[in-house]
Amino acid sequence: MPSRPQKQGKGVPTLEDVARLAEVSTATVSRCLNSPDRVVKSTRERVMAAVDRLGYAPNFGARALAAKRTNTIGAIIPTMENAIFARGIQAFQEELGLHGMTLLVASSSYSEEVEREQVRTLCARGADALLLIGHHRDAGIYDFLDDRSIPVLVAWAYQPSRGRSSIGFDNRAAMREMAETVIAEGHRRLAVISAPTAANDRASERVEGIREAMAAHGLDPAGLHLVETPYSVENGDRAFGEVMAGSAPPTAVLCGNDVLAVGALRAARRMGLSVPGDVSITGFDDIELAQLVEPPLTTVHVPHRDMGRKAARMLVEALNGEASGESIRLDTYLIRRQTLGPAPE
Amino acid sequence: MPSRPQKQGKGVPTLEDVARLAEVSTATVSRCLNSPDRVVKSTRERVMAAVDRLGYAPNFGARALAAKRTNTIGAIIPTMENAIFARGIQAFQEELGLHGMTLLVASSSYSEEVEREQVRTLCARGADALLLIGHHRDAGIYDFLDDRSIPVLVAWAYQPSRGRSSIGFDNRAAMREMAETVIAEGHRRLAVISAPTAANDRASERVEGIREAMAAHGLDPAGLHLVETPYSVENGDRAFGEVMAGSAPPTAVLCGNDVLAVGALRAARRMGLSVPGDVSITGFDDIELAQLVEPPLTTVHVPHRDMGRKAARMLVEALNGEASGESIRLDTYLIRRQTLGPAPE
DNA sequence: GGATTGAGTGTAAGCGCTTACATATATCCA
DNA sequence: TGGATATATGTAAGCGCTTACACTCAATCC
Repeated sequence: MPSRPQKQGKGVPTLEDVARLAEVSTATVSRCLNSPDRVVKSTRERVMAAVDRLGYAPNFGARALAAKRTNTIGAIIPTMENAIFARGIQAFQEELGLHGMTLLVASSSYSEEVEREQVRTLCARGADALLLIGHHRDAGIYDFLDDRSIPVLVAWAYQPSRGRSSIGFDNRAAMREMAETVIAEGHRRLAVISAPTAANDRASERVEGIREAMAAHGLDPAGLHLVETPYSVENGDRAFGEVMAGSAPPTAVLCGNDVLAVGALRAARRMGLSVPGDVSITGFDDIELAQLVEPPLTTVHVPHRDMGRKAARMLVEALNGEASGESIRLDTYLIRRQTLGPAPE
Repeated sequence: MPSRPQKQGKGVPTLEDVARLAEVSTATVSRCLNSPDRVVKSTRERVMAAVDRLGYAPNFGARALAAKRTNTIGAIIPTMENAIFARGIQAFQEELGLHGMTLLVASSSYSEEVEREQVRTLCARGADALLLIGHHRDAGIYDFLDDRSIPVLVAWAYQPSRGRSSIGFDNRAAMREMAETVIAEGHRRLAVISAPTAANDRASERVEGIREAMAAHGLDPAGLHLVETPYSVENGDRAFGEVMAGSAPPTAVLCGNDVLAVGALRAARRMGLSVPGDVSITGFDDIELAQLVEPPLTTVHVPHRDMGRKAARMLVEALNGEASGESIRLDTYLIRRQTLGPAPE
């Protein structure tokens, strides 16, 4: 016997209950709720009183079904545990609220598989538009969305060449700038600790930026020691040990994000290495933590909140048919704190 | 002119489209999707092929409307920006997924007003059950939920006396233990930096725990210097300055959570105070950051992930009618790191 | 004063799905 | 071999809401 739903209760009030109590038709009640000015004041007050008295709350599913619009925007982020997404999404939500829209978040745990699943789920749930992180994903997903005319905005990435409306920053250029700064300090042997790049264009773009900087300054990009590991302090710690193990360890370790960098920093301390005396370490994102560790982290500042806020506006515009379809590029800038110094010797 | 919905597209496929293509009735398609074993294999395969070919995704609203069950559980947390909630919710979601349920998160920004609103929204969206943080809220909210027979689980708090199913820890006892440890180190002048206690029972319970410990050890609870400020590193920093400003500053500052404590630590460093030489500082939560700052923070460890996971199980049970209605108490324990030392002099 | 207008409200047709019930076909036993 | 039983599928009635269209009744205009 299938478990019965618990929630039939006695009387979850419906539109009809309200209508009966207020002695009007359901149409009028509906109008009171959706376009109050189309109903005369006296009636409206009577209806609202009934709504209050019954504790009526419109059934979302029914509403979506009938109106074919949900005022809901879906977002799929890799994880909630990373402060940068948490922060960006928070701002995104706040801005959406200002426009009377609701946010539906899902997280993909960095899995393409799961993300595809989530896209379907959010659409089935009636998301009017979607916010996705990064460009990289199966073309089928975009087709699916296009078929349904669901506007999509790609965030945390800026690659207008992809032909999709996006908002973000140029991951490659930002990291290239960082690498150039590192090289300018005399470092020749570089290593990078990155998130797995296979299905993460932001991560791979960042690595690419380092390679470009090396090539531009006469270093062989092939000499870049690359370690890939999922974002976490623990992993950053471990990866750092790995990277420093060889006979000619790097003098600078660039990390794909701050979380990894903090782990690397911890490992360095445990190994008795001075930072930046013996080895320089850099991060990416400029999360709060970056300035709280000792020594504070040299990193790339990314305007997460700003991105979230603007993303919300773009999506709302798209929904209102004011779609520009364009991409917005946000500026990042390098923040020099204390983990980057001149190369030793 | 009201903005037209964008998503009519050409052909968002419906159950009927699938049925037509597979040459069966809509009932059969529905059964294929919901209880596949009630359909013979050959038919099922034909239907599934049609589903694939059309890229069909069931309309959630319609389904909820017809089935009166959504397999969705709602959660309202104060904010996503605090790692403890992010982590607990992540575990909560993972566990729900194992049971075929989906999570709908909303955040209240620590506002009662917003929370009430979110409760309605989540219910309207068809949440079968709700996870709420802390006990404190308007009784009307509980009534609303009870009317609809929507099971509620209170998390991050354990107060069986409240007569609601809850999972969490005893905030008061945990903080009392911390205060006792501090007092045992010889501290007599204590201060506490807490989140605003008015609408936050976890915060007020923690403060109460300190008062109890003081009273039990012959200190006047009225002598406790209390500063309330929202959770953030910045605020912790500022509050610390405030607390230390008097002529007889405290020798130990207990903070309502780790984020505030980290701020306090930063302020202390800037003020040239040695921790714990001149002043001891303690936190609460044991977030990752606690062990990354210098010196690492003495704090109370809270099993956030475990709480999230168990909370999911409890709610699923409640939905299956196996409700025990009881409360689960999780253990916290004090972690002594380096910010607590003996009182100076 | 009768026709015209428009504001306020009601009527009723779905939206896409689930599911109780009806029907059709296959299986079994006496 | 006939009827009972089990299995597979179809039929159709809603679920709670929105909205096009129809209607009513004053106010307004020649």
